[in-house]
Amino acid sequence: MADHPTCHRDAFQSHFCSLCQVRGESVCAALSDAELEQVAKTMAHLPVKQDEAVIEQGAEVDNLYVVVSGAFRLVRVLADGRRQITGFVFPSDFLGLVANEPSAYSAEALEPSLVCRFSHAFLSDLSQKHPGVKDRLIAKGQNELTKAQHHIVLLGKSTAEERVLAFLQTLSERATPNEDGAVEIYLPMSRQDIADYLGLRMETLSRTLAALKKSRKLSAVAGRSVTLSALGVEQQQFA
Amino acid sequence: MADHPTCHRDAFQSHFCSLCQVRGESVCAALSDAELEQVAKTMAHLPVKQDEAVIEQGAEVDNLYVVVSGAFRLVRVLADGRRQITGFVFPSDFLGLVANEPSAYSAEALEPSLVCRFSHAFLSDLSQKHPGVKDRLIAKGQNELTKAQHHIVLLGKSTAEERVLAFLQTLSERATPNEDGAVEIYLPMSRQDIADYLGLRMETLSRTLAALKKSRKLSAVAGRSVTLSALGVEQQQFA
DNA sequence: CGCGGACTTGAGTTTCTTCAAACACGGTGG
DNA sequence: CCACCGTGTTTGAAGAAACTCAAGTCCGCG
Repeated sequence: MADHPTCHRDAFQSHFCSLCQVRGESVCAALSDAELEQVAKTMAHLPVKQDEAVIEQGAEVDNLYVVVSGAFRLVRVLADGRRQITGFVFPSDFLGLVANEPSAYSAEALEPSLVCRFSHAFLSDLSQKHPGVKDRLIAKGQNELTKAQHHIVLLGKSTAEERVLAFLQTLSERATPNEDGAVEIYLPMSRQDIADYLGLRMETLSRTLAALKKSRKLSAVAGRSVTLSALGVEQQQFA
Repeated sequence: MADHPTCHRDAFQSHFCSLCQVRGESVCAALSDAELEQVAKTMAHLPVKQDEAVIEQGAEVDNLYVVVSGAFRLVRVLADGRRQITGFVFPSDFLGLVANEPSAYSAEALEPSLVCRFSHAFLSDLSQKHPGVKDRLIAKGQNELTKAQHHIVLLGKSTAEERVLAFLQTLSERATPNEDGAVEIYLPMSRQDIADYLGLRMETLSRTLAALKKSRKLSAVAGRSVTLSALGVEQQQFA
């Protein structure tokens, strides 16, 4: 559980964009090697401490961050103090895509993470010369929208069990099944984070996980690691 | 209730883009008068019958529609037959912004409506010449994302009353308060549509409306017209 | 070894849901 | 003109699910 393997592996090779793990999926994909070298001079993989925010709710967003390693939560605090988590963000995803607006949420690191920072000013220059960059940003934006809609569908489900399973399934797409077909999922976020994402109380989440374990839909629940059973849950495709 | 004033007013002047009600907020805003005349030759305000879909779930999206009058619901049907409504769409909003993808939802008219259709092929040509058009599409996309996040926050709220009030308040932003400060809201959608949007049963919605009436937070509930009380609900701003 | 935070479990209450029946309204046909 | 029907909506009563508050457990860390 501690010392998770996918974290920080590239912490020391990261100053060379050409070696960047997520390059192929970020804005950089639209650049040639020569241009990349230019970019590399101003770029660096920035370390972010756990619970540190790279975007603050209510503040202007003037940088775009590409997550290189680690994970983030998007938190919105309501007037009465309740939290709603509107998303989790993983490597190759972007933070702060929407420029020059007071942010509706904060983006906080779930664990020590690495990000790559681009100022929006720089990006708009870049996208003048390279239309591909703008298209890339549009594509990521549409991806964001798709994820938000998934979240809406998830929250529309009435029972806690459905919501939890749907959540675990989307996470499982990032993981690789082991030899018996079960999928172990590492959860970088706390139970409270998950509960705030699912619109449930933490206690309900805990009970639901216990119930899923008992009904064998989950073969293990151990702190921040859960494993989906092999037979699994039949994928919920739309008609 | 019948014969709602904002519907169809422009049904017959609509072939002239320069007279279009929503022109200032649509893609057309980025075009000059001369270009607009070009566009006008291929464009027309297309009538859409009630319950007709301009976008079908699972089908490719190859047109962008700008809603000129009327209203639409975005419906996603799940494998088990349940519906989730992911949004309502009003004049000057876009339908089918995301191109060339099987759509995650259908867009169905809530009432007889008028839309303006642009093929995505045409739009990408247009945005070659006019970078402003692309920026316009990006802005609208970000707007979509903002709305989706609002919806997520709404669905995160635990009680039916909060959800219903939040829903009515967002609708009330489109309406004008009358002289005593109360806001009458016309609901073009059915109770079932609202319930599917809020993640509630229709019965719960109905009871909640009745309760809000009794507690005087709503001064009237009459079929498809409800009026928010003058003192109203203090706006839920985030901290 | 003991403390503290995160997580789980328990008991009772509130809220939403379910299933069923009543109601309201608009339209149709006698 | 009015009785009738169908759809959409409201109301009722019983049940299930999630919530609240409180106590208990687990685990890492000093």
